Amino acid sequence: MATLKDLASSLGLSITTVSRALDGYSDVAESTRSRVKAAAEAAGYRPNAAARRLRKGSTEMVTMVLPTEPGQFNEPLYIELLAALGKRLARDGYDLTLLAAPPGTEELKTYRRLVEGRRTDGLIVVRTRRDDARIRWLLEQDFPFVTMGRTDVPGAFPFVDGDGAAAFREACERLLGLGHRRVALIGAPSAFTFAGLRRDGYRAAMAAAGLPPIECEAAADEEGGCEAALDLLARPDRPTALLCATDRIAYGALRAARRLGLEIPADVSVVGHDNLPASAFTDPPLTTMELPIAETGELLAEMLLARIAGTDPHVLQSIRPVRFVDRASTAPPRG
Amino acid sequence: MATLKDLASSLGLSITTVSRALDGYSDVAESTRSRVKAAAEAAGYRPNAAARRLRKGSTEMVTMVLPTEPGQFNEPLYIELLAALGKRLARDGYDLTLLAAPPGTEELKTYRRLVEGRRTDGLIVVRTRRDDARIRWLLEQDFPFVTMGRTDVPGAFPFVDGDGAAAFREACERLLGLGHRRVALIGAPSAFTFAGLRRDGYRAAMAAAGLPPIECEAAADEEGGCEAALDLLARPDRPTALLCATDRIAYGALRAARRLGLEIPADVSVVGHDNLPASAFTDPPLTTMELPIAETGELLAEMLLARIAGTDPHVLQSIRPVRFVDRASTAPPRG
DNA sequence: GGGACTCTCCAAAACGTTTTGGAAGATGTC
DNA sequence: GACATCTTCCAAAACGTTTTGGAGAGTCCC
Repeated sequence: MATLKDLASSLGLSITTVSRALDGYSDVAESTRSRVKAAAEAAGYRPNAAARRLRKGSTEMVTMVLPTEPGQFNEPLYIELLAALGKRLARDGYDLTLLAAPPGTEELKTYRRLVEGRRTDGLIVVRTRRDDARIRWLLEQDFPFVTMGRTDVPGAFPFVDGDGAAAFREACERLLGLGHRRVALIGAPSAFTFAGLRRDGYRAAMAAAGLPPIECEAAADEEGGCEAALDLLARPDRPTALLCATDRIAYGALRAARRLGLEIPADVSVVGHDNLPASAFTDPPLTTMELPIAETGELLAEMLLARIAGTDPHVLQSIRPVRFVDRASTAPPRG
Repeated sequence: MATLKDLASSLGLSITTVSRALDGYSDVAESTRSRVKAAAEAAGYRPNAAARRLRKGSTEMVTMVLPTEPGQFNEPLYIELLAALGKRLARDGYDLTLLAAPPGTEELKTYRRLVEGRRTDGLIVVRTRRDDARIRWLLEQDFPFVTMGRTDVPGAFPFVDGDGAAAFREACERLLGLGHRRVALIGAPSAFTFAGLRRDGYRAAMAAAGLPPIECEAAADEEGGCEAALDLLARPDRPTALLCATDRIAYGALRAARRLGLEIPADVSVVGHDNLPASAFTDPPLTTMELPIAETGELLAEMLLARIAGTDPHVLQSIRPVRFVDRASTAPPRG
């Protein structure tokens, strides 16, 4: 491909001038600039990314490490998040790179490689935990990153998170408002921050109504949800509503209820969280809630760009309201 | 971070020797090599990616352009594909970068930027069309790429594809074997290669049984499937089985059947293709088939690496058998 | 003891860009 | 005409790596 040198020699100018003309510096005559621009256009000139990166010391890319449990399904949410992130980052000339790593030490090694090898300008950390080794390490390195979800790790960094506590409080209140009294929570593993927040919201609503909480914790997938729901629904005081920490847990709960011959929503109401694409097509369609994901991705991208540019992380933190999606898996309890 | 120069001066060696010691060249004494390696380890040395890329002229990255229709759901399949690709590419020191682009001219512009700016060493093209402008252009540029899915564009390039024709032939035969006679196909838009292949398989099976095909074409999502199924199921000679080009079409078909008060599978059997995560949790669980996606991603990655290394594309083409997943949405027709 | 090898090592060039620190010429001021 | 000030341009350095084309020292063989 054409380089600056080619352009310079064909125009009878120096490399410096060509470079500065294209970059919009004021110390090049307007007539020269237009000549240069025309020549660059004609030659199809594109600056060599590696050269510019080497010189400028920045990579113009941002990375998301995708947690991939072997054999487990991966959240479809991430695709939409990636699309939104990529679109916003492109506007600022950044590329989005993706690395897959199984959670644990392997994941940490991936972060080290990225940060120490200066392979990226910033990171997007997802699936945050209350005690998150990735975040601790990144804070230590003072490396720019943004998280989707909060954590208990002390320190200032940008994040976007849904207001899970408020959402689950309101979701529970809605069920109580329908007349339910025995509302159970199927929580996600408490190592994840979001699990605790949602549980707290649920507890607050139950406490405010003077009702005892009915809780259990499940693996955050269909299998876990199914097991937990089978257990809950077999209790003597069978819950009439199941509030599930995630949609995938709710899918499992739907299956468990059907397996027990229960009608949904007549015998038991089910509520999820995430509004996965499939949730509109379960039977019955799942009542759920969502953090608008395209918006979240855009916000994450903007925060990361700002953080890279040096903005104080304290102003780059946003807890977003969760939107309710009413469908057919909830109703007043029978009788 | 530590650079080669730092290491060299602290060891009293030249940059050349340090570089060659780390790269495993034979012209450095074993004792020197171990000294260098120890020092590199201690200093946490990582080669600067931009510098090495500039020098070697390759980017050590591979890119997938993610087609993102605005407002439309994105196939959850891609997440698993990305995970598999990333894992395999990492083994060869390649990074996987992801760019989101809406299909059409915007997408082509993205490809131009990538290829002309030498921003990537190879591309993974998905969602192939029978006449695919991206593939035509890439072939013209003689740029390394691999596709998931075939196309009618002439020319040699690596691809992986499921044997959709054989799969749909067999799927149809299975339904016929259950006693169905009026098996209908809900196809995907014929611009996509896979749609034609699956349709051909279906037609072959029906022809072999001496039965007239019942076909329609739907948008490849739940909405399209629902509309098409509503139309088919309202016909006087109502089909007793719906063979759907994709799982998402099948979800729509399930919904349509329920809306018409039909029982699945007693009144109508439904079959999909893709085995999306949600398909095990529809009601009833969907009979479908799949191209094992982790395996496919790994194969795609290997082919692309081989193509970049100069292997003849003719030997890098694979049509994989499709695996059947029998669930509860199929049964013999009533009566 | 001289030539041919082998074993280690290294100086310097190259990749293509951005940026520094002027320089040459034109213009304005007194 | 001397001096300062703009305007426009450029040579050279720098980023950190890989690779080329040797050089020097030791060993072996005759």
